[in-house]
Amino acid sequence: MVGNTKERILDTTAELFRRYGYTGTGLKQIVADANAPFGSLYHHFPGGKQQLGTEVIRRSGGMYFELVAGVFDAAPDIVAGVHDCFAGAAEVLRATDYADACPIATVALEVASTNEPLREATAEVFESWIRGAAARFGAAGVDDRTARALAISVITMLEGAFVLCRASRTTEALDIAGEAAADAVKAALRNMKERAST
Amino acid sequence: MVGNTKERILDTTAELFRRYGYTGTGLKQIVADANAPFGSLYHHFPGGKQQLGTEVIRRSGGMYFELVAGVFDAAPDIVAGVHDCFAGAAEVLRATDYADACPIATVALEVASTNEPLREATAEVFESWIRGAAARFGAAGVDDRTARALAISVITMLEGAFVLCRASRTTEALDIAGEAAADAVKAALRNMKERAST
DNA sequence: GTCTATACTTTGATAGAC
DNA sequence: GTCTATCAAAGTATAGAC
Repeated sequence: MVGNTKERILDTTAELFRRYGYTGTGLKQIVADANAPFGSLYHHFPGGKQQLGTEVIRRSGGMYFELVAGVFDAAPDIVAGVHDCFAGAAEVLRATDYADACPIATVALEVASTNEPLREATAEVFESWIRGAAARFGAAGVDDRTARALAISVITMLEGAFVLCRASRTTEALDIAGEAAADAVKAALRNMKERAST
Repeated sequence: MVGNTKERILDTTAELFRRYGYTGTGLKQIVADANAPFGSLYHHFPGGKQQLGTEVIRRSGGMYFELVAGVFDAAPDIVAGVHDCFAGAAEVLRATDYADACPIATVALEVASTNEPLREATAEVFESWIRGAAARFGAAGVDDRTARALAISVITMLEGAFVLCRASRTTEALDIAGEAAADAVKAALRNMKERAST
């Protein structure tokens, strides 16, 4: 019950979207969980569910970006950072009974073929994550093209592992993908140094 | 309009689930698209939407398994097979306006925290894919533990790439993940041969 | 087995008092 | 800005004639 009404609605919606998706989350459930009157929802979001959805997607995407950035900053190097991201995601997944994985993946798949404004919002979030990860790899000395490919590979593995882990209620895929992702980054750094020394 | 009523309902539901997900697909839309009377749905699936859902998940999972098996069988070797799977998936995605990706991923994320029987069905499908892929890697000489990890890595990359590609309406992630997956398999085969020669 | 009609619930959305 | 009452449509499910 922290924050004003609008923020409570945004936070509650983000949590419900992550677990139940866009069509699976009703506006009535949102206002009930947020302890907000129904009218307030349409006062703050006159565009209805779609406007609320886009704002939540962008907000969740930004918050997750900052969360991951914090993990990277706390890690000794970029390889450890990648590894810690997957390990942290696995820990959260276990702690939340395999409910809290990617904040926007479920919505992204649901709206990809049904709601163009929402689809664009999810695409922009993923692109921002790719650029953020690529910038870190670039800062470690990897060339731009390889850095982007590496960023896409790592995010792809994280998203795919979330699907398998939530379905299986195990963290096996995240554990394996985390090792594979860290290995891929390590190999890219090794290749870069080898080329620099020739 | 091929097949009997039950098969038409199953095929139609599979296509709708793949594009719009479980909660996003209504029973009325299913019978309308399948040219089936509403009563027939509950005649063939007395368990309602949940029973229809589980049957469609298992059926779609099995059909996709066979599709992928065909790609592998047609490829000269297992590395090419992996590459061709990603390339074929990218082609289908482009041809269907980025609608037809994984037949069960959207449903898997939607039901993971809301419907236990459906969640189990998706988990069993993914596990069957993992075992199928691991068996192929094992047949190529990779040890069991590595073969399973490799299978999970490849399927994880495919699923994650589907999320990014449907959101972005590009095949960039599938292209990059396809290369990365093929490289991972190639590396595992190389490691195996090196150990065998020592 | 096929098909129509309908019951009941929940959905997103709106109106209007306060 | 807050809150309640209500709408029309869509959701799942059932009953019963043929």
